[in-house]
Amino acid sequence: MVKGGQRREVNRTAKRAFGWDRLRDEQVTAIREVLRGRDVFVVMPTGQGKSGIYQVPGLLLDGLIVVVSPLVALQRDQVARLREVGAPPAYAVNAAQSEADNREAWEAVERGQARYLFLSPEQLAKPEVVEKLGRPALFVVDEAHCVSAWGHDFRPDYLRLGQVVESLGRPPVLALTATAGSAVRDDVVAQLGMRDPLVQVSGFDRPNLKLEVREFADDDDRRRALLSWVRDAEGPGLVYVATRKDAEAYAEALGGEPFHAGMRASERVRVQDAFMAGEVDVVVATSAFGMGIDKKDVRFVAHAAAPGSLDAYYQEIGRAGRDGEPAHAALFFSPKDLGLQRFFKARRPDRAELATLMAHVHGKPGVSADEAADALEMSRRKIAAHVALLSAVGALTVDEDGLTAEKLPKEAAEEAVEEAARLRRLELSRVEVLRAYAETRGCRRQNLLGYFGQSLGFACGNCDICDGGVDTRAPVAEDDEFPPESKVTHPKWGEGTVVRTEGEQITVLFHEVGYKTLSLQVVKANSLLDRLPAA
DNA sequence: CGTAAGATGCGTATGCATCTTACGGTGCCATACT
Repeated sequence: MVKGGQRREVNRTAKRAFGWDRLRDEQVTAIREVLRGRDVFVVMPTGQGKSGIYQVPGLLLDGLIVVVSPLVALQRDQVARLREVGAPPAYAVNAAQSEADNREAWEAVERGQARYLFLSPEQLAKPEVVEKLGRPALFVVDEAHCVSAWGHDFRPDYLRLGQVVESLGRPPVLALTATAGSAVRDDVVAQLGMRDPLVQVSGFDRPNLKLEVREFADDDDRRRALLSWVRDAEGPGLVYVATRKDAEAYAEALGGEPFHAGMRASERVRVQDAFMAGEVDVVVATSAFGMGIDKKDVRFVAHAAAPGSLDAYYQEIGRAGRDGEPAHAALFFSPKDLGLQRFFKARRPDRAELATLMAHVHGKPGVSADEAADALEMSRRKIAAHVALLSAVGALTVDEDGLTAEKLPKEAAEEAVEEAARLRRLELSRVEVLRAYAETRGCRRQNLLGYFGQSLGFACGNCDICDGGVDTRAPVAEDDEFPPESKVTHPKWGEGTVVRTEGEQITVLFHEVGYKTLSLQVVKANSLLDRLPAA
């Protein structure tokens, strides 16, 4: 429990500095633990004051608060907001702003005058940057799901943050996100090296979102159905597509604006601003659109193609109905979409390259990742991904002095390839979880929330399945023998964690093979799952 | 992984089957130019 005195102090500070009348209990608890020096992981819907959890400590802690943020645009917004409310000095350092601004920020840090500093993980991958930070009071990772979603390949510097925290003298780590199922949470905690964190998950349910799925075998049928659905829908709304080409084509057909990473930056800003201002009714976007967008009155999110996981899907539909008024989340699903998502997740590391890197480090202990990249003529990004994989299997250690080989090249490459295969199996199984959502015959909301570890005791009454006549008053029992989060073993798939039971089916996340859904009847008849004592 | 567009082969139709190839998402940062 929060002590009355401290609660009052936190609340008073929040009111005086930011004009907030009252903090939510979740915010106060998280802030209190942060102030005590504990690592904290907060999963909280957008718009409920996640940022406050690091902003308020800025007034109560003595020292620098480093905030890792994935997008320069978010850094800019956060700095602007803090300056607007007259909070202690906030700065950002990145390649998108002028050198003069960066110099000013560093000077403020040096003089101890900066209180908040916003950086990308790529900045923190540079030793000279880490050195300039000294001993921060708090290390914040905003949009922390990015560690797991992007760290393993797209932005490998995310996986180096654990080492950065070490180098900074282990300040308390605060991870914040709006979306993270248990697999993502566990991954983030492990990658950041968080110790005994308080994991605080606020309710995921968004009861005002009507969930619908329509399945199509034929692409033209789907296209026609989506276009007519969107034309009839009340805006403003978002249409998510899988490719840039589709973003252009659907935008054209709907008289909306496309948004994807292939567009000029100025054009993207124009579209986003126009949408925020209500001047554009429909934006047709790839997954590039949305992070940091907090428009309250989005009435629908339609998917013209399935995304690669329920995490991504939930993140994207979560942008609808933030004002609490009724809103629609409609997935126009085709099993064909899954092939594209599998392709996106299919990257396999080159065994020979891994061995070459290990051999190089053996010959040059203490070499930096960048030096290795130059010497071996591999991209910095590729080296970073290889280093992350090799350290995950204990073949390399990374510290301020550079890389150290802990295993022989051949063995290291072998183990890294196997680890990559395991990650790939997990990723591919997440695509299957999305398919299971699309094809379920049970309540969609139960399926969705179950994936995030929350059980809804009743059918929701606000999805297409419930509309079709599921008795919304009928309680849905959890299985006594295998409740969510319980640890189990399977003779072939090894150890896993129960995600949920849904009707006659049980979904388990196995360490080695990812998500698997089994028939409870078969499981029980053949004693396929053994319950393990809680860790 | 899977689709679509283009190329080839057959063998002499201006087509049709089969094969080959290209393509597909997310953002930092640094560097080379205007």
